[in-house]
Amino acid sequence: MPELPEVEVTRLSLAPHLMGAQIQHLRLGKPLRWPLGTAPERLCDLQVLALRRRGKYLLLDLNQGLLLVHLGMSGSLRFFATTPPPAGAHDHADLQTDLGTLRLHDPRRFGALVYAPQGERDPIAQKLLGHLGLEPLETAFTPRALHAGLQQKKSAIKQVLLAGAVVVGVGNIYASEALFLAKIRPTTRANRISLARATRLHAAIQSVLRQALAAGGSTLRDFRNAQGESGYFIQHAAVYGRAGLPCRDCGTPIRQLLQGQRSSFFCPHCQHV
DNA sequence: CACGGATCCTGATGGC
DNA sequence: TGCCATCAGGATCCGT
Repeated sequence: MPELPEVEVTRLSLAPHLMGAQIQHLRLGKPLRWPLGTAPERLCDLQVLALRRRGKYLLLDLNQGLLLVHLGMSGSLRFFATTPPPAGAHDHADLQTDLGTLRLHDPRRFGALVYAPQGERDPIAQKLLGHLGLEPLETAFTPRALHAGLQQKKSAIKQVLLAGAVVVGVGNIYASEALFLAKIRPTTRANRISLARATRLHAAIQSVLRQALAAGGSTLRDFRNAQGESGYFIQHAAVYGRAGLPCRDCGTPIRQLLQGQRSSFFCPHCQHV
C-alpha cells in the first residue's frame, strides 16, 4: 500500500496530533515483522519531539530514543483524539498518549514498530536505515547523483529503483509510472542508462511522487490518511495495472512482466531499451 | 560481494 | 456456493 507519498501524507496528517504528545501506554497485538526491541512499558512517559520520514520509514523522535514505524504492504496509521473504537483483528498496535491514540492497522503484518533507544546511531536503526539511498525530493538527489548511483548497478532499472539503495521511496506503482514518463524500459540494465536518460528519469521520479503527494497518496486498495480519507492518484496511472489496455500516448497495448516476483508495466512502443 | 529468489502474512478476486 | 490458485503498494535474508 504505502510508497513514499503515502507515508509522507501520513506523516503530514499525523504530525500536528503527535507533536509533544506524552506516551502513556503501548498495546501490542499480533507480532509484526520485527519485535519492538524493548518492553512496551519502557516507552511510558517518553515524549514525541518530532515526526520525520526516511524512505518509507516514519521516525518518531522521542526525548529518549527513536520509534521506527514501517507500514509494509498493507499498513496504515490512524489517530484518534478521543477514545478509539475497540481494536479489530488487524489493529496490532495502539500507542496511547495524552493527546490521543495512534493506531497501527496492518492485515498482512509486513509492517514494523521498532524502538531504537540510542536514536539513529542505534544498531537496529543502522540496520534498517543505514544502507538507504538518496531522498528523491531532497536537493542531494540530482540527475548526476542518480546517474552515478545507477552506474554502480547491473540489475534491471526497475529492480534498482525498488531496492532503495540508490534512491528511496519509489515502490512498485511509482517505479512503473516513472519509467514510463522517462521512456525507459523496466528491463534496461541500470549501468547502461546514459546521463541524458538518467536526467529524464530523475525528473520523472520527482514528478510522479510530487503528483501523488499533491493528490493525497494513491488508493489502489485501501490507503487512508490519519483521518481515514483516501487519495485518488491511482486512477490516473499511465501504465500500472493497465495490462492489455491501450497506452494513453500511442494506443499500443500495455504489457506486464514479472521482475523479482513483482509486476512491471510498460508500453513497448513508448519505452525503448 | 553483488545479485536473484524465497519468504513472511492475510484478503480479494477469478476460474472451474 | 465452494474450493483452489493467483496476486497484492515491501524489504530482509540467504544461497550462489
